[in-house]
Amino acid sequence: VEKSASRPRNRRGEGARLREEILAAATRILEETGSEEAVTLRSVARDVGIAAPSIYAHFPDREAIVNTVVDAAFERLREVVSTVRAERGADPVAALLRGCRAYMHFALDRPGQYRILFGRTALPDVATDAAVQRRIGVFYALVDSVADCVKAGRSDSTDPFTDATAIWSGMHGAVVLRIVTPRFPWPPLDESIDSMVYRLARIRTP
Amino acid sequence: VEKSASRPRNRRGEGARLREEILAAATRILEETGSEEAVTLRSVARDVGIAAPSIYAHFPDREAIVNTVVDAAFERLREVVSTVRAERGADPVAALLRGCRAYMHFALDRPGQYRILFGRTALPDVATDAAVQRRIGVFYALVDSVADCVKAGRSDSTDPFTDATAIWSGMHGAVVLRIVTPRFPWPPLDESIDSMVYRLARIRTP
DNA sequence: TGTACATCAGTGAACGCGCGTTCACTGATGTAC
DNA sequence: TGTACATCAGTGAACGCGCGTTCACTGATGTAC
Repeated sequence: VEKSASRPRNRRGEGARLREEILAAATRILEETGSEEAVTLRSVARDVGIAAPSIYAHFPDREAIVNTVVDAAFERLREVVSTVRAERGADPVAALLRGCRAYMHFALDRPGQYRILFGRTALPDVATDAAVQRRIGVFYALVDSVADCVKAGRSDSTDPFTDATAIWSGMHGAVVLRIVTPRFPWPPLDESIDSMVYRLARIRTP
Repeated sequence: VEKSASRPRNRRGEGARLREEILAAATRILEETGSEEAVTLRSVARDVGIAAPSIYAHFPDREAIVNTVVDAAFERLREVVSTVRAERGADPVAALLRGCRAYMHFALDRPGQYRILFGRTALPDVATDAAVQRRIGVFYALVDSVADCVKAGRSDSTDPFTDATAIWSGMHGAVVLRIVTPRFPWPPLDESIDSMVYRLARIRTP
């Protein structure tokens, strides 16, 4: 990551703009490297075109930058999935499939970021409640979506929560393996999603 | 990781023992931290109780240590799954389930290692053919196992390869999410595996 | 309208740290004679 | 049986690097008078 040629200093009262530039640079680095460790104060500063200590006016430390980027990415994921699920007709099976496709496309469009969303702070004693809550938000929309199918008589699920964990696992695994093993002859994405979700959500076949 | 109190120098002709100690230390660090970056020449040396440059007698560089550990772990995974699949009776559905359970238990018994097996060298242009081959070895046993069920008339799969990718994705996702989000109220493991594999392998229900 | 000054938006040098790697070395031990 | 010596299994000091963070600072700009 090269240092930008020259960056004009923000005008008085507009110093907060730098905060946005820092977040954009950190997001870019995260996406390009797929590595949280690559987001260093110095690499971000180089990317923005500032001196490293200038970051301290906007973030208390390195970790705060990454946390802010990750929170924003989770919020975007939540919004994309819930928007897509709500749009158009009332067919609950179609809504479930739209939500699942949106989830997987979101992930595969920004693989570097997605891996960090669900890959960091791995070991048992490190995961915080807040991290769990962020991850679970989208999951509950999935449980609701399966439950909608049951209510409409389209699914034989007797336990939408458990079936939703299976769907979530299937989507996550498919996304991660595709990211990490791109040379593998993966079947076409959308067909795979639909076929997997139909079976795991116990959608009735006529 | 503390430095061992005192380590007796190997006897003449037994210097190769240090190689094994280095690999054991690297494996331990990988498992405890779940992070490839934590395996540094100095951290390994501290763990073994030697000076860092002593490692150069056995490995050309840092990466070679990690590669050796990862290769060994893939070999163990391959062996565990294939052994378990072959043992006992000729029921192909039972064999498939045994193999899948063995895979997931292997992963959850050593979460730090498993994450690195399938998590490293992420971005498209970095993954080598060799890395892909290692990852695919176990997968082909899975394809065979599904095909065995079809041959015995126990599965309705018309495409064991594609169905096996779904099972692999489901297992990988379930393992990784359980590792990374341990506070989530996961359903019991073995029931989840069986239920997911039954549906994704299209096992016939009477 | 001019000007002193407070504030804002940063900078540059320096610190101590852990890292990979190089280098010249040391001291025990087995072996040739 | 004794001893010189080659070899083996390492060691300790040092290098340059990028890192997070601290510190005193600078220079443009808006504002009070």
